[in-house]
Amino acid sequence: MSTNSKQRVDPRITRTKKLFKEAMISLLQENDDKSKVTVQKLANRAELNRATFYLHYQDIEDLMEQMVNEVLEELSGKINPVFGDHENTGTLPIVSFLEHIYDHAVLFQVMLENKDFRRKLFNILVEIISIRREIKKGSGTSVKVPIEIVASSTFGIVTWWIQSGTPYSPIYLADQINLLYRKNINAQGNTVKKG
Amino acid sequence: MSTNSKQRVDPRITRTKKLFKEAMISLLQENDDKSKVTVQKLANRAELNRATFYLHYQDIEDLMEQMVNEVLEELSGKINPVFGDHENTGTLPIVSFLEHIYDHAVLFQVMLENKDFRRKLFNILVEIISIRREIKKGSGTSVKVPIEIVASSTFGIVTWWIQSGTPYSPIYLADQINLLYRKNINAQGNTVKKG
DNA sequence: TTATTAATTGATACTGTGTCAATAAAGTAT
DNA sequence: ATACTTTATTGACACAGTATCAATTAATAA
Repeated sequence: MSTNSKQRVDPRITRTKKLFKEAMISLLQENDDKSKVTVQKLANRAELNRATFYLHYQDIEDLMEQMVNEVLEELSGKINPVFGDHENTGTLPIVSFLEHIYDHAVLFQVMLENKDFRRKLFNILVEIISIRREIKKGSGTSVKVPIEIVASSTFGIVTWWIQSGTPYSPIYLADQINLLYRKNINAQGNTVKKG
Repeated sequence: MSTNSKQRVDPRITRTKKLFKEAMISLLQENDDKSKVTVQKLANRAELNRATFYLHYQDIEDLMEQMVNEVLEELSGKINPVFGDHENTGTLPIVSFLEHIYDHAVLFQVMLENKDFRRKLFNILVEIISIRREIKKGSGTSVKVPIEIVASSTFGIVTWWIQSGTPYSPIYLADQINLLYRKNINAQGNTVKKG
């Protein structure tokens, strides 16, 4: 590689960006007064100067975009390695997906306000489902419903689950989703009901 | 009644409110430059004075709230009368629901940006589904999946359908939704496949 | 220690908010 | 048609937030 992948970054930058991101999450949680997030408020909450914000971000959209990408890259990182070996570990990608969200429930709840986040989360789900369908294709199970229907309905369930404060366990939710699509096995791989 | 339900309203008010609502929809459609809607822009688009806006609305939130309620009251009006006689007409509430959205696709597409609108649309779906379940309860069909799962997955599908520009017909979509929940009849009431 | 880089400060021009009093225009009623 | 009432416009106001400076202070890296 021509560039060092771990260029040392000034710790002040790391600190400042982290503080602004935490401030953003903190402000987004205050849905009570429909708190419009402003650079002023972010700077106050982060206990940094307003001008400092502009040293790192173009505007609030820019900060939000970076946060969205970081959150979803971490999620994808948890899913993708599993694609190859989920037959070994017995953990379905959808379960890894739900477990990661479950472990970062507050973060995902506030991020769901962002349209771009929702779009990208949907795309990750489409990926998970299409890979699953690819595997199932050879196994004789006929696919009846268009993938957009399956993906969007799953997305609806997951969105509801996050917004409701993740009331079910990831395993239970995965089972319910599978039940919905007549996959009569539970998330652990055990047969629930004969077809 | 003590009050006349049709108090005559100054035509200038009707006209002004209509112009502001149209201006709002017009601005919301311009997602290209992430157009933040401002009172300034609304007044320009409506070809009215900025101060006039404040004669009718507290702020932009207030305008949006009124629009959301009007749109969804009209939708509810199309659904509710059907509850009683859908066995006569053969039209399921979910089909009336989808048909109304289909006929006002652009309006619903822009309104979906609003969180309150999404919440209320979801609640209408919950109502439709719970009434349907009430009917099915006596017919021996066992209900396997929690209603929140059914409602949120349906909401996901409908949301996707609206955002994608309503690519399927209401009847086809209703069929797909029913297929998903193992209701083996199509929206016209014909048997599609034996259980 | 000494460059170097980041953060703060105070200033700036700009856009948008929400409200007002005064005036013009449109609708209602006789 | 006239007088009365309500709505809309205009220009002004104080205020809050944006995005960008140049100059200064503080922290980091060599």
